[in-house]
Amino acid sequence: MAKWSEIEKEQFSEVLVEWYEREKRELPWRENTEAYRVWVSEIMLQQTQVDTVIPYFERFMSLFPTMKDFAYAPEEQILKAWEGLGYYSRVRNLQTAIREVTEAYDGVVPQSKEAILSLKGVGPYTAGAILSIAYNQPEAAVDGNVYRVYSRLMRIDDDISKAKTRKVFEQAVNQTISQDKPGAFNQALMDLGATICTPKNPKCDMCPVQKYCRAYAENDIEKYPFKSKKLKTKQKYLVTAIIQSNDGRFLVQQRPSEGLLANLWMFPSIEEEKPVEDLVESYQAGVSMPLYLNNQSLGKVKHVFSHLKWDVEIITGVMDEADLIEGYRLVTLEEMKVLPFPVPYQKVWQLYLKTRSEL
DNA sequence: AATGCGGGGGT
DNA sequence: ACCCCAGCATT
Repeated sequence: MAKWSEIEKEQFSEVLVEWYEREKRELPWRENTEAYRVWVSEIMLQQTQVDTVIPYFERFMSLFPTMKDFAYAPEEQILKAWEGLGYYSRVRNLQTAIREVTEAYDGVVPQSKEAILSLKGVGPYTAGAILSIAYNQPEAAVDGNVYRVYSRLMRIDDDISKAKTRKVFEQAVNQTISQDKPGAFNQALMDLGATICTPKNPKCDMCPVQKYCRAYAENDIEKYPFKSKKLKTKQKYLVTAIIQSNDGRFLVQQRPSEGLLANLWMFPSIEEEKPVEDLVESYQAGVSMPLYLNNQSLGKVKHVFSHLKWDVEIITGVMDEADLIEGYRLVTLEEMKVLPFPVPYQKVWQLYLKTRSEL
């Protein structure tokens, strides 16, 4: 790591914080630094961009203004509030953690690093963010922005996809973090990474800390951060069906409580490793209720996850409500609206509605 | 240390 | 297509 003098570290910190106070983005979670709000925003922002989070954060805070409102809300409601945001274990872990705060910490988000790190869903980044922003403690909060900014500032060439690299960056931040305004300092790094020190085409001309940047000086910004590539995603083939009972309700099913899209709802589906030849035969074999299926695909939907791809064929059918078995539900349109559906099944539903409206 | 876990945006 | 995003839990 490049050597920085004490003077330089201090100046860097001051310049960065001054830039932040002048140019910071106005974001809903920056209206005040109540720990609960900071916490909710940081969980939502994990692996999720600011523009995506804004409407979710506002809806969440109006649904659950205090920890008390959220702590014991039904799972269906908290998943519905998270619907479309992804990484659904975040919201379940958040509720587990907020119950813990309610019951073991008298409703006050703990201020010690050890205690806050012990909360479900709060890792090194989130702990540092909450402690610095809400409680003014000089703790590093190392995320993707910090990897990028500091790898360039100090020409750190450790592979950021390796777990142990985080400590290298924590030390780098700890050398420079503002002692009197750590929250502003950490948020300045986020804003800098998001708006100036971007992954592609960084705006070095606009950078408030350009003169401290070793990579800029060496003209090799594009080398940083160094990251080894990951393998490509697996392809899976699904068949799903929109099935109506005699009274016009729709057949739905809750997903298992663990794994992908845990506890969310779907239209009953089968999953195969290879493209499905006979849609109706394979589907009927996978769903043990008597169904009357149309032997024709309604259409296809594709969906990409971080680690796999779905190719979903959609068929339609009808059933007798008397044949309903354990684990499935028949719901009206109104009842369906309350249930959390992951995006791939929202796409399926939209295609169904579109096709039906064209008849 | 490696893998599973969503979904959208930018190039 | 590919990469990235205010990461964490589990194995």
